[in-house]
Amino acid sequence: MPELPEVELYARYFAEQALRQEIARVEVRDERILGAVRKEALSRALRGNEFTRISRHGKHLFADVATQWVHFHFGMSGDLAYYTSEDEEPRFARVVFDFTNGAHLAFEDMRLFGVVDLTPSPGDFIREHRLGPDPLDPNFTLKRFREIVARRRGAIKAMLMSQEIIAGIGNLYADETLFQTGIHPRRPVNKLSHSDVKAVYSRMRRVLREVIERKARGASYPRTYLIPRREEGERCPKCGGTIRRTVVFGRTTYYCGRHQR
DNA sequence: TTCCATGTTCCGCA
DNA sequence: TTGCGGAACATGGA
Repeated sequence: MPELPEVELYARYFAEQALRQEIARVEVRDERILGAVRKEALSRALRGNEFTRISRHGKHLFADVATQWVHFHFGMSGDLAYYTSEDEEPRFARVVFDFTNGAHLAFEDMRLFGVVDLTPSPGDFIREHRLGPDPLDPNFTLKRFREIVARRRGAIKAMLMSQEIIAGIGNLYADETLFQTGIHPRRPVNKLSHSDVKAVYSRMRRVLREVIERKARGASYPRTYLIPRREEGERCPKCGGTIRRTVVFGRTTYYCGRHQR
Protein backbone atom coordinates (compact mmCIF):
# COMPACT_ATOMS: atom_id res chain seq x y z
CA MET A 1 0.00 0.00 0.00
CA PRO A 2 2.86 2.31 -0.67
CA GLU A 3 2.56 5.95 -1.55
CA LEU A 4 4.50 8.61 0.34
CA PRO A 5 2.71 8.27 3.70
CA GLU A 6 3.05 4.50 3.76
CA VAL A 7 6.73 4.63 2.79
CA GLU A 8 7.30 7.21 5.54
CA LEU A 9 5.83 4.73 8.00
CA TYR A 10 8.05 1.95 6.62
CA ALA A 11 11.03 4.29 7.08
CA ARG A 12 10.12 4.91 10.72
CA TYR A 13 9.57 1.20 11.29
CA PHE A 14 12.93 0.34 9.73
CA ALA A 15 14.70 2.99 11.82
CA GLU A 16 13.07 1.79 15.03
CA GLN A 17 13.57 -1.92 14.46
CA ALA A 18 16.54 -2.73 12.27
CA LEU A 19 19.38 -0.23 12.72
CA ARG A 20 22.74 -1.08 14.29
CA GLN A 21 22.50 -4.86 14.09
CA GLU A 22 25.21 -6.79 12.33
CA ILE A 23 24.04 -8.36 9.10
CA ALA A 24 24.94 -12.05 9.00
CA ARG A 25 23.64 -12.78 5.50
CA VAL A 26 21.24 -11.66 2.81
CA GLU A 27 18.82 -14.21 1.42
CA VAL A 28 17.33 -13.44 -1.96
CA ARG A 29 14.19 -15.54 -2.32
CA ASP A 30 13.32 -14.24 -5.79
CA GLU A 31 15.93 -12.54 -7.97
CA ARG A 32 13.29 -10.75 -10.03
CA ILE A 33 13.02 -8.23 -7.20
CA LEU A 34 16.63 -7.09 -7.66
CA GLY A 35 17.39 -4.09 -9.85
CA ALA A 36 20.81 -3.80 -11.46
CA VAL A 37 22.60 -5.47 -8.54
CA ARG A 38 23.35 -9.22 -8.50
CA LYS A 39 22.61 -11.13 -5.36
CA GLU A 40 26.26 -11.97 -4.74
CA ALA A 41 27.22 -8.29 -4.91
CA LEU A 42 24.37 -7.31 -2.60
CA SER A 43 25.38 -9.95 -0.09
CA ARG A 44 29.06 -9.01 -0.25
CA ALA A 45 28.28 -5.32 0.30
CA LEU A 46 26.15 -5.97 3.37
CA ARG A 47 27.60 -8.95 5.20
CA GLY A 48 29.37 -7.96 8.43
CA ASN A 49 27.99 -4.41 8.28
CA GLU A 50 25.03 -2.61 9.88
CA PHE A 51 22.27 -0.34 8.65
CA THR A 52 23.11 2.99 10.26
CA ARG A 53 20.44 5.43 9.08
CA ILE A 54 17.35 5.70 6.92
CA SER A 55 16.36 8.27 4.35
CA ARG A 56 13.19 8.66 2.28
CA HIS A 57 12.44 10.61 -0.87
CA GLY A 58 8.95 10.32 -2.31
CA LYS A 59 8.11 6.62 -2.47
CA HIS A 60 11.76 5.57 -2.25
CA LEU A 61 13.49 4.39 0.91
CA PHE A 62 17.24 4.26 1.45
CA ALA A 63 19.23 2.48 4.16
CA ASP A 64 22.86 3.46 4.74
CA VAL A 65 25.28 0.53 4.99
CA ALA A 66 29.03 1.09 5.11
CA THR A 67 29.97 2.85 1.85
CA GLN A 68 26.66 2.40 0.00
CA TRP A 69 22.94 2.63 0.47
CA VAL A 70 20.33 -0.05 -0.11
CA HIS A 71 17.47 1.35 -2.15
CA PHE A 72 13.93 0.03 -1.71
CA HIS A 73 10.95 0.71 -3.92
CA PHE A 74 7.71 -0.93 -2.86
CA GLY A 75 5.79 -1.14 -6.11
CA MET A 76 2.11 -1.87 -5.56
CA SER A 77 2.33 -4.41 -2.77
CA GLY A 78 5.68 -4.02 -1.00
CA ASP A 79 6.10 -4.01 2.78
CA LEU A 80 8.68 -4.59 5.50
CA ALA A 81 8.54 -7.10 8.34
CA TYR A 82 10.94 -7.39 11.26
CA TYR A 83 10.69 -10.58 13.30
CA THR A 84 12.73 -12.91 15.45
CA SER A 85 11.29 -16.33 14.73
CA GLU A 86 11.80 -17.99 11.33
CA ASP A 87 8.20 -19.13 11.16
CA GLU A 88 7.10 -15.51 11.11
CA GLU A 89 8.64 -15.01 7.66
CA PRO A 90 6.01 -13.42 5.41
CA ARG A 91 4.59 -15.57 2.63
CA PHE A 92 5.87 -13.23 -0.10
CA ALA A 93 9.30 -12.43 1.38
CA ARG A 94 11.62 -11.66 -1.58
CA VAL A 95 14.75 -10.54 0.26
CA VAL A 96 15.50 -11.40 3.90
CA PHE A 97 18.29 -9.70 5.88
CA ASP A 98 19.45 -12.02 8.68
CA PHE A 99 21.10 -10.33 11.66
CA THR A 100 23.67 -11.99 13.90
CA ASN A 101 21.35 -11.36 16.87
CA GLY A 102 18.89 -13.85 15.35
CA ALA A 103 16.41 -11.27 14.10
CA HIS A 104 15.32 -10.82 10.46
CA LEU A 105 14.09 -8.03 8.25
CA ALA A 106 12.07 -9.14 5.23
CA PHE A 107 11.20 -7.12 2.14
CA GLU A 108 7.93 -8.65 1.01
CA ASP A 109 6.18 -7.95 -2.27
CA MET A 110 3.50 -10.24 -3.60
CA ARG A 111 3.29 -8.67 -7.05
CA LEU A 112 7.01 -8.22 -7.66
CA PHE A 113 6.74 -4.65 -8.93
CA GLY A 114 9.10 -3.50 -6.18
CA VAL A 115 12.88 -3.19 -6.35
CA VAL A 116 15.80 -3.77 -4.00
CA ASP A 117 19.04 -2.24 -5.21
CA LEU A 118 22.30 -0.60 -4.21
CA THR A 119 23.06 3.07 -4.86
CA PRO A 120 26.05 5.29 -3.93
CA SER A 121 23.74 7.73 -2.14
CA PRO A 122 20.12 8.94 -2.12
CA GLY A 123 21.23 12.11 -3.88
CA ASP A 124 22.78 10.14 -6.72
CA PHE A 125 19.66 8.04 -7.06
CA ILE A 126 17.38 11.09 -7.10
CA ARG A 127 19.47 12.74 -9.81
CA GLU A 128 19.80 9.61 -11.90
CA HIS A 129 16.06 8.97 -11.82
CA ARG A 130 15.21 12.65 -12.16
CA LEU A 131 12.87 12.63 -9.20
CA GLY A 132 11.11 15.86 -8.36
CA PRO A 133 11.09 17.37 -4.87
CA ASP A 134 9.53 15.55 -1.94
CA PRO A 135 6.34 17.46 -1.07
CA LEU A 136 7.03 17.31 2.68
CA ASP A 137 10.58 18.61 2.34
CA PRO A 138 10.92 21.98 4.16
CA ASN A 139 12.45 23.42 0.97
CA PHE A 140 9.33 22.58 -1.00
CA THR A 141 7.67 25.96 -0.62
CA LEU A 142 4.51 27.38 -2.18
CA LYS A 143 6.77 29.58 -4.28
CA ARG A 144 8.53 26.53 -5.67
CA PHE A 145 5.22 24.79 -6.32
CA ARG A 146 3.97 27.83 -8.25
CA GLU A 147 7.11 27.76 -10.39
CA ILE A 148 6.52 24.10 -11.22
CA VAL A 149 2.86 24.71 -12.05
CA ALA A 150 3.73 27.66 -14.30
CA ARG A 151 5.91 25.43 -16.49
CA ARG A 152 3.18 22.85 -17.04
CA ARG A 153 0.09 22.11 -19.06
CA GLY A 154 -2.22 19.14 -19.02
CA ALA A 155 -4.41 17.57 -16.36
CA ILE A 156 -3.72 18.49 -12.74
CA LYS A 157 -3.96 14.85 -11.68
CA ALA A 158 -1.24 13.85 -14.16
CA MET A 159 0.99 16.55 -12.73
CA LEU A 160 0.47 15.44 -9.16
CA MET A 161 1.27 11.84 -10.06
CA SER A 162 4.35 12.52 -12.19
CA GLN A 163 7.33 11.56 -10.06
CA GLU A 164 9.71 13.84 -12.01
CA ILE A 165 7.50 16.78 -11.07
CA ILE A 166 6.71 15.91 -7.44
CA ALA A 167 7.91 12.67 -5.87
CA GLY A 168 5.60 10.61 -3.72
CA ILE A 169 1.97 11.23 -4.72
CA GLY A 170 0.20 8.21 -6.20
CA ASN A 171 -3.31 7.47 -7.38
CA LEU A 172 -5.09 7.59 -4.03
CA TYR A 173 -3.58 10.78 -2.64
CA ALA A 174 -3.83 12.60 -5.96
CA ASP A 175 -7.58 11.88 -5.97
CA GLU A 176 -7.86 12.79 -2.29
CA THR A 177 -6.10 16.14 -2.73
CA LEU A 178 -8.32 17.12 -5.66
CA PHE A 179 -11.46 15.94 -3.88
CA GLN A 180 -10.64 18.11 -0.88
CA THR A 181 -9.85 21.14 -3.02
CA GLY A 182 -12.95 20.73 -5.22
CA ILE A 183 -10.94 20.53 -8.44
CA HIS A 184 -11.81 18.12 -11.26
CA PRO A 185 -8.90 15.72 -11.92
CA ARG A 186 -8.92 16.59 -15.65
CA ARG A 187 -8.75 20.35 -15.13
CA PRO A 188 -5.73 21.67 -17.06
CA VAL A 189 -3.04 23.04 -14.80
CA ASN A 190 -3.00 26.33 -16.71
CA LYS A 191 -6.67 26.82 -15.84
CA LEU A 192 -6.07 26.84 -12.10
CA SER A 193 -6.52 30.18 -10.36
CA HIS A 194 -3.87 31.64 -8.07
CA SER A 195 -5.88 30.50 -5.05
CA ASP A 196 -6.50 27.04 -6.57
CA VAL A 197 -2.75 26.48 -6.76
CA LYS A 198 -2.32 27.49 -3.15
CA ALA A 199 -5.18 25.21 -2.11
CA VAL A 200 -3.68 22.22 -3.91
CA TYR A 201 -0.29 22.87 -2.34
CA SER A 202 -1.71 23.16 1.17
CA ARG A 203 -4.19 20.28 0.91
CA MET A 204 -1.68 17.92 -0.63
CA ARG A 205 0.69 18.48 2.27
CA ARG A 206 -2.05 18.38 4.86
CA VAL A 207 -3.39 15.08 3.52
CA LEU A 208 0.05 13.49 3.50
CA ARG A 209 0.88 14.64 7.02
CA GLU A 210 -2.54 13.78 8.37
CA VAL A 211 -2.43 10.25 6.97
CA ILE A 212 1.06 9.67 8.36
CA GLU A 213 0.05 10.80 11.84
CA ARG A 214 -3.23 8.88 11.85
CA LYS A 215 -1.73 5.64 10.58
CA ALA A 216 1.14 6.00 13.05
CA ARG A 217 -1.53 5.88 15.74
CA GLY A 218 -3.23 2.92 14.08
CA ALA A 219 -6.26 4.99 13.10
CA SER A 220 -8.19 4.79 9.84
CA TYR A 221 -8.95 7.55 7.34
CA PRO A 222 -11.15 10.46 8.46
CA ARG A 223 -14.80 10.01 7.44
CA THR A 224 -14.60 13.23 5.48
CA TYR A 225 -12.09 11.62 3.10
CA LEU A 226 -12.84 10.28 -0.37
CA ILE A 227 -10.53 7.28 0.07
CA PRO A 228 -13.00 5.06 1.98
CA ARG A 229 -15.61 5.76 -0.72
CA ARG A 230 -13.73 4.84 -3.85
CA GLU A 231 -16.72 3.26 -5.52
CA GLU A 232 -18.99 4.36 -8.32
CA GLY A 233 -22.29 5.69 -6.99
CA GLU A 234 -21.12 6.33 -3.42
CA ARG A 235 -22.37 9.46 -1.63
CA CYS A 236 -19.93 12.35 -1.40
CA PRO A 237 -19.16 12.94 2.29
CA LYS A 238 -18.67 16.63 1.58
CA CYS A 239 -21.71 17.69 -0.45
CA GLY A 240 -23.91 14.62 -0.86
CA GLY A 241 -23.20 14.41 -4.60
CA THR A 242 -22.52 11.16 -6.42
CA ILE A 243 -19.02 9.69 -6.66
CA ARG A 244 -18.02 9.08 -10.27
CA ARG A 245 -15.44 6.74 -11.69
CA THR A 246 -13.29 7.44 -14.74
CA VAL A 247 -9.73 7.01 -16.03
CA VAL A 248 -7.16 9.81 -15.93
CA PHE A 249 -3.46 9.39 -16.68
CA GLY A 250 -4.10 5.68 -17.09
CA ARG A 251 -5.43 5.18 -13.58
CA THR A 252 -8.88 4.60 -12.16
CA THR A 253 -10.00 7.94 -10.80
CA TYR A 254 -12.82 8.73 -8.37
CA TYR A 255 -14.25 12.19 -7.90
CA CYS A 256 -17.44 13.91 -6.84
CA GLY A 257 -19.54 14.81 -9.87
CA ARG A 258 -21.10 17.71 -8.01
CA HIS A 259 -18.44 19.71 -6.17
CA GLN A 260 -15.29 18.97 -8.21
CA ARG A 261 -15.10 21.33 -11.17
C1' DT B 1 -13.73 -16.96 -15.26
C1' DT B 2 -13.16 -12.13 -15.43
C1' DC B 3 -11.97 -7.86 -13.66
C1' DC B 4 -9.35 -5.06 -10.73
C1' DA B 5 -5.42 -3.38 -7.87
C1' DT B 6 -1.83 2.34 -3.51
C1' DG B 7 3.45 1.63 -9.65
C1' DT B 8 6.76 2.31 -13.44
C1' DT B 9 8.38 2.16 -18.10
C1' DC B 10 8.32 2.07 -22.96
C1' DC B 11 6.25 2.94 -27.46
C1' DG B 12 3.62 5.43 -30.77
C1' DC B 13 0.90 9.37 -31.99
C1' DA B 14 -0.69 14.23 -31.97
C1' DT C 1 9.16 19.23 -26.85
C1' DT C 2 5.27 17.93 -24.25
C1' DG C 3 1.47 15.24 -23.05
C1' DC C 4 -1.25 11.26 -23.22
C1' DG C 5 -3.33 6.57 -24.26
C1' DG C 6 -2.27 1.77 -24.24
C1' DA C 7 0.27 -2.24 -23.17
C1' DA C 8 3.33 -4.86 -20.42
C1' DC C 9 5.14 -6.59 -16.10
C1' DA C 10 3.26 -10.52 -11.91
C1' DT C 11 0.05 -12.15 -8.77
C1' DG C 12 -3.88 -12.80 -5.75
C1' DG C 13 -8.54 -11.50 -4.25
C1' DA C 14 -13.46 -10.40 -5.00
